[in-house]
Amino acid sequence: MLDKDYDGKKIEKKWQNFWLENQIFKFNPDKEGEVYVLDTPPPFTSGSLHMGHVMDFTWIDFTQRYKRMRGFNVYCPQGFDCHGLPTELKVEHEFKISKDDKEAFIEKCKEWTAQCVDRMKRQMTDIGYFPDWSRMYLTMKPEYLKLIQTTLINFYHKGYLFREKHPVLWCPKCQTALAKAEVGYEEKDGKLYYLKLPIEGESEHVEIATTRPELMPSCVGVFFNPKDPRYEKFKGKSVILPIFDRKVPILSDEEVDMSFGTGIVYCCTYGDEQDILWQKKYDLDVITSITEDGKLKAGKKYDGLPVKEARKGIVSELDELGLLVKVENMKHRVLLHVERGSCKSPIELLPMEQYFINVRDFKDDLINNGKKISWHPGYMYDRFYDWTDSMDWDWIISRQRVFGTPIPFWKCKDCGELMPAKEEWLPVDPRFDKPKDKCKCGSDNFIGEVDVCDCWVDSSATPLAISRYLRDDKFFSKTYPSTIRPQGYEIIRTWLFYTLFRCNLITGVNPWKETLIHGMVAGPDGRKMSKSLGNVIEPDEPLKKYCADALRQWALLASKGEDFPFSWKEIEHGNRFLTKFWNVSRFIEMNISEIDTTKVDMDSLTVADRWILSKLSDLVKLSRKELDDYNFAPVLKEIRNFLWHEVADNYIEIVKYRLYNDIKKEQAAYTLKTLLRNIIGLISPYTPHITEEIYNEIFSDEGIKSINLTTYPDFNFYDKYDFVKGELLKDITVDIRRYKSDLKMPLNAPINAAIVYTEKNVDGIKEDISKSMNIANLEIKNGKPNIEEKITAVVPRYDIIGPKFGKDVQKVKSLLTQHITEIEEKGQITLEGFELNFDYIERVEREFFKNGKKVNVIKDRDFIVEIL
RNA sequence: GGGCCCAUGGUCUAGUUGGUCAUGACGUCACCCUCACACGGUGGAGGUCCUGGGUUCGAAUCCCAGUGGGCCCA
Repeated sequence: MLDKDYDGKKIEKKWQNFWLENQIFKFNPDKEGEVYVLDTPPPFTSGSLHMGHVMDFTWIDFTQRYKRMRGFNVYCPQGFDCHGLPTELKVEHEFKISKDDKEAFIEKCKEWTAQCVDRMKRQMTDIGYFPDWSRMYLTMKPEYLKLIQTTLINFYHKGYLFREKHPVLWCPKCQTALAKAEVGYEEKDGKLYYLKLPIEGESEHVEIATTRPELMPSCVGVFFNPKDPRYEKFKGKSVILPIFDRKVPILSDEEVDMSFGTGIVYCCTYGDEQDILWQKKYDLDVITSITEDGKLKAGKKYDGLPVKEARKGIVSELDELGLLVKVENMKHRVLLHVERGSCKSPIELLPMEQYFINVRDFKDDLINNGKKISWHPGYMYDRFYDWTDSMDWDWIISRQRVFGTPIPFWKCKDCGELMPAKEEWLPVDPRFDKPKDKCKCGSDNFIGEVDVCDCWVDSSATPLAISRYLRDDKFFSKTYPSTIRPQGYEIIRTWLFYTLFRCNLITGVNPWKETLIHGMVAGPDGRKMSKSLGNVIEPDEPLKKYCADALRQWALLASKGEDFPFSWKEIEHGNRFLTKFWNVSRFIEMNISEIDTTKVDMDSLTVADRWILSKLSDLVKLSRKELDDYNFAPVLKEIRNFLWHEVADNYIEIVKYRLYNDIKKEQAAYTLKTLLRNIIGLISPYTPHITEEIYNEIFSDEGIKSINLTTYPDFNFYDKYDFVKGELLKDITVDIRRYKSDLKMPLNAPINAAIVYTEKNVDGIKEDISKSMNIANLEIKNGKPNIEEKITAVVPRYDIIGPKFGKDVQKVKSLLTQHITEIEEKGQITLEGFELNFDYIERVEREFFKNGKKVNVIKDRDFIVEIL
């Protein structure tokens, strides 16, 4: 027998251990059933999960369990993204290991990461997320490094990967190049400086406006708009830069915004992306004046000063020279390093030798391939399209960090040629390993590449990694492409984009058939969950206070693609549902345990039994349909509603007298058992722990050790006559309850006598009404009561008369109202050319009187109850 | 400046192809400890579905404009 009280935490631990020990979720490639592969996001190994992860993995776990129950051979491996700046910072600052001792540094990073993985695995287990742990992958493992390096070498030979001096987004604080996806604009208070630049050979000046006067030593051109009549006269002339004393041409270009500042700007190496375009278009000099650590390198006395101080110095010197016109306060957007571990430092554009992967040339292919994916929700494709279509930079993959996938190249010290690793050498670390061949020039004097890969290079190969690409062809052909990519929308431009791009280039096939995108978790206050807003909730808190099955319900109530606030109330409600679910199950168990339900014949069931089973059948159909489209929330609500209200409040209340008095008891027991068995099946992917407990307690005779290995309910029974009668039965009982409530009577208060008048067929529900409502003498009469009625409103079926009568709807409505009595008698009449049918009536609202007084009567669409 | 999304009772939220007393949760009020459950049950109050136009017999739903918010990007 189930315990008297529901204790989520206790049963959850028990079943989590059971699932692990019995390897319930282990993938067997040889098992029958269509393979269903989930390419799940490898979280960065920060050491702890946040609410976004809970959302992520609960959705994944749901899908994983649901699809298995639907007969798929599910493969759901989980990996971890190990390489990241936060780990390096931890090892450097907390463990005090210098980056210069690369071997020791990397060792410590690995050790720390392994600990983080353990902690995160435990947290995933705590929320009931059960991937196939036997196939876990870590991006820092040799086999993963080998996969990544293999694809890089492959790209190199195909000409997609190249090394080039190119302006890159550079974070001076982290001292590394960054991809566009790692930076973002932020609105900041700044100053706009108006400066005078003397024109060569003239006493006149050009007045420019700039937010970055310290870049003057890098100035290579001065631009105005050709449509700007004010500056036509300067065309072809040059300015002499003050302080730095260099000649710079004055040019015109349409891209200059005439309304910004004075309408003249200068172009530096590099102030912004526009400067890069101008530098190329007009073949201007490249003069870098910012160092990799964000200091000025410009000759003169400003060398070695941080950018901010150099700016101050240069501005004051210009002021002394009388060349500073004015300074205005302004809001402007500053490029910052905002991605993971974000240091939020301003980004510089510096020309540097880096590794790139050509993305621009594949833009159109990518857009087409994106179109072939089935997106849930569909509009997420638009986000992908937007990002891809605006792609005008290549993907810079090198990072100046230590703990990462090594870039498998050496450079020949003698001839400068780039030497890629041979495939059979992989994995290699050129920082420690030497190439096994000589250079083409005969030299064996190499410099190993010290840079490592961007972490998205690692993670954008997950569909290849999980399908054992190049390691097991049979396994690969079975598990690639993945069926689905579940993720949040914030990494469409990174993880999704790069994976789609790279896997297509390598295999010629999309890495997945579908994507399922969820929104972001907001704090309880509806604002983005973030430390600075102080509204962060750690997953451990709700797990401690309630349990995983309660937390999971919250996550599964989010709509696809929509942001969703964390809500204590929702989790509390989920927990209450679990308690109710438990008690209902206990009640059913108590009442069926000694009854043999196997011999019950469907034909012997009562109206109430057949009614609730028909409703169950509807619920099963709805669940399958919606869940196949990944609409988790509405199904959960329907199942909860069905169990809580239809089964517990209505059906159980109606059959209690049968169970207690042995009236058609076997049939009631059979029905209850069928209901429970199907409900635990339907809801199992949402709340797997409680259902596993109930299943093993009550249905162990099925001989299957886990509900996760049973098939998803496909119960199909529908009796439309008993369904209608059952609804009538329910409506009558609900109305009698309301009557009692209105008179402030206890619900179980006896009623001496009542008469139900109805024209509907009510065979087989009378006793259910009288017994469940405690009515001593109940009569059911076919027809109307002998009392006066006044029709107050006639509401037509607009969904029928709308399409049928179009513009005449209002006319028809008033005819229906005026002639309702006649229509009720005859069923159908024709008036003024309009056919008026009883089927056009939604409902008729009436009031009832006896001797001119309103009486104790309950009225509804199909019946009237007179309480005597 | 561009793209996408959102705006529904005090708070949060559902509403897939337009069909007329708008869903649910929390809160609130009243009543009920009815032998599974007071972490329960029953009933009530509470809404100009952001604003203004339009299409339609009919709009929370479709179209246009505006306002406010979120995200992504220039």
